[in-house]
Amino acid sequence: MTHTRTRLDRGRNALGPALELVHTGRAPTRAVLTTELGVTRATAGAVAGELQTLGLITVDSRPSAAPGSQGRPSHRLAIADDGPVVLAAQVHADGFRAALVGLGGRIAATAPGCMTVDADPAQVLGEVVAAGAALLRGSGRRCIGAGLAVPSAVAEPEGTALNPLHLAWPAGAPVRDIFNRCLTDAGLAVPGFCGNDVNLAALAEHRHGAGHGAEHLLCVATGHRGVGGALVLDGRLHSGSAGLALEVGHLTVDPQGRPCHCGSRGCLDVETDPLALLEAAGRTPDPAGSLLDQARHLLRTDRTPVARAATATVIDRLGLGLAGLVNILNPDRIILGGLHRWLLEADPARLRAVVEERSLWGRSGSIPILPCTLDHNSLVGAAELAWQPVLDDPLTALAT
Amino acid sequence: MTHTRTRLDRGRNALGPALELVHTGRAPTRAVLTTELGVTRATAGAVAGELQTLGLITVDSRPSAAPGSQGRPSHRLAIADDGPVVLAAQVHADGFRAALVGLGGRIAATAPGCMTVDADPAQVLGEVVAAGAALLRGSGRRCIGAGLAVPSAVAEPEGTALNPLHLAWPAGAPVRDIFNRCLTDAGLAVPGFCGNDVNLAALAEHRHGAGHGAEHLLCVATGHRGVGGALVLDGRLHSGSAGLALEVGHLTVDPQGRPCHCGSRGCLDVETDPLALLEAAGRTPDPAGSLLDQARHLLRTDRTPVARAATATVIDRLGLGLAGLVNILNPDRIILGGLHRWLLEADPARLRAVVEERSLWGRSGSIPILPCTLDHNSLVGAAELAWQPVLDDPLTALAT
DNA sequence: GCAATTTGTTTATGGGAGGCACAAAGCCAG
DNA sequence: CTGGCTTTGTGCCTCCCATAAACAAATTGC
Repeated sequence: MTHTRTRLDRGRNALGPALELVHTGRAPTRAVLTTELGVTRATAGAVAGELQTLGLITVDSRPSAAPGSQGRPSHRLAIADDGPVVLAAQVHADGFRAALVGLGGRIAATAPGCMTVDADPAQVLGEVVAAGAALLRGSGRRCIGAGLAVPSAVAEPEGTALNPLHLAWPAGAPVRDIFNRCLTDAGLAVPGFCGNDVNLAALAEHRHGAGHGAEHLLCVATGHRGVGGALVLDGRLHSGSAGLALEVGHLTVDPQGRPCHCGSRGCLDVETDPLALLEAAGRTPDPAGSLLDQARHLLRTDRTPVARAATATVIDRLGLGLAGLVNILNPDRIILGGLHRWLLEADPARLRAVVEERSLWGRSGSIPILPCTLDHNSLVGAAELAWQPVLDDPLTALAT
Repeated sequence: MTHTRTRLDRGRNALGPALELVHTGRAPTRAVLTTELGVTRATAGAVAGELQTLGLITVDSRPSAAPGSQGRPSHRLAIADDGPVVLAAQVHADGFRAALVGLGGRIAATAPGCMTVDADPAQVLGEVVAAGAALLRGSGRRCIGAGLAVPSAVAEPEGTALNPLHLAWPAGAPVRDIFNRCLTDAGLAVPGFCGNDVNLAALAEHRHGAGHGAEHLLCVATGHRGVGGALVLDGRLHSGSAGLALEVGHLTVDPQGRPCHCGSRGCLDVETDPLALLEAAGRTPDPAGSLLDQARHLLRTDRTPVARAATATVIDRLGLGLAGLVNILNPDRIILGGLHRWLLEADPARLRAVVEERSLWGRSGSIPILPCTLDHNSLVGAAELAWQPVLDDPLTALAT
């Protein structure tokens, strides 16, 4: 009996990888998809067709001829503008931000929110989800998952916040479970995931930002207080066996430095944060305002010798910490966020020189050190978490 | 037309993973193979049959009934005793060792060799390969590859020794190319690979020794001089973007410590090596003998207060270094080799206490710290390198 | 207009794994 | 000893999914 095949009798296994290529901007056309996937044109065509019928990508009808190239021009593949979204959120010491994020790291809508300092996880996440649900109602788009970035190491696979030092949350709070409960309470029957904010920022930068194409990406960032690190190896986030990897805040960068709450002295955490910079410059920080903004203002505007000396000192400390990490991890690219990004931009040559000088075997001179490039990278990273099931297997993830 | 299929119309893709399971001792029977591979019994049977006809494994004819289990007993799968071997070798400051190693990390034959202190790479590797070729003639087994462990970081993909500090070799020596030239000169038309000795020891311990089953394995070892580290993530060696990862010798463990050739002070390298222990105990090391042996002798036999105090001091330094690595890498198991292994065995409680106390967030208390268990683990690791193509795709690797 | 080049699609073919029935080989109960 | 019960191993069929190959389409260059 002849067996009529309607559609997609091929390309089923390549569906996930293909979507990931379009998602990360590495497959602008079906021809590129063919070579990147290592399949035939027939398969690539079938895959693209299926992704299109799933409403995830679009193929433009008018092919655009690339100048200087011969042959038939390619149709361009792009993320669908009206495709599904995920709910992404970031919680930090000063408040939270909720957003709808489509494939390709595209933020479709965003809303900030504040919270009381001593709010417990259930309260905060309830508000977060409420804000997200409001955005969702306004957009009319389908939501297929939710992701949350928190300023704490997150244990895998439990999904608990191990050290939420900058929030009034108990250590070990079952954040993912609470998040999922809030989601179902709000009528959103989608799976929720959560992760550390710096880890997720690194993931986002790797897929859509300055980390694109790096094989061993190291990301270090300060937020309002505290330093976080993350490592992306071969496209996968390495968060250690318990989610506690790259807790780099307590590398010693000055043995005679100021005491740290960890019991040691001169930790990266207390020597390269906004407060350290302001104090080194002799400023008395205004407790009402954001320390990060004050430090950034200093870096951008203050050209006095004392400010420059303070900047140089903090840059040297940061360089020392980065060099230690380079010796242990040997990354091929480093991305800095938060205050570290502003420090890099204040004097890139100095930071690179310190890292090169203090890291061994001379190779590190060629390691690029770059500022992060995405707005809200933790938010986009949280969205990546929620998109992951779709990237792994679009058919089953969207089957519901 | 009906199409008669002779053999292996299935299981081709699972061949490599299946061999790896038998190789690492995780698939004693076809039934286990079925569950571990996640395929049907039919496929697992076909795979085992094909591996058998390739001469890699054996299936015993008399099934052994496991006591206390019901059902039909399984036939046991085992590495074939007369299968192919690889030539493995390790070079260190005092000489070298060549061996033939079968699947499963089984050393079939081994031969030590000495070398002049100032010999260049071509001389040394020429002798190494000659010794291996002699073993091979004596065994009558087929050789399908060669692996070399060197006490230096090895750059990937160039295969050059970046810092062979303990050999009289130039930095950047193209060790893999030289090794391959020696192999072809000796009439062995097999591919040669090389890697860092501690990295390879970690790989071997992960596959056949104390690291079995760990997902995030950290390995730290001293040899005669110098400290090396290695990390095995999800079964794959992580050696960094340029082969320079885990160069942990220059972590600072005592800011007021002795000067190190790297320019800093109190590095792990100089504070936890045999010389440091002997000096701390007030011994004058005998330059004629092996420092490692003298240090080991001290740890095993000397119960005087000064020896105990020296041991405690060095253990504390080691613990500090390990704690730093735990904070950055969050491994789920730590394996120690060389002098560090003897330090662990001299006072396991003290070392574990220091690591626990100095690592953050308390989780590390549960990280097992174990001595390495394989004899010649670097050698076995070098063999793993040579076996890798076979484990990846047995059919093409053995096609020649 | 025609060759050359690259892209996309249709159709036929085939590799390789799953499903299922059955056989085999041990326990255990009677 | 014999007939269930359980687990392991194998033969046969089916079907998913990818390749191969031929054809069609859209552009550049001559």
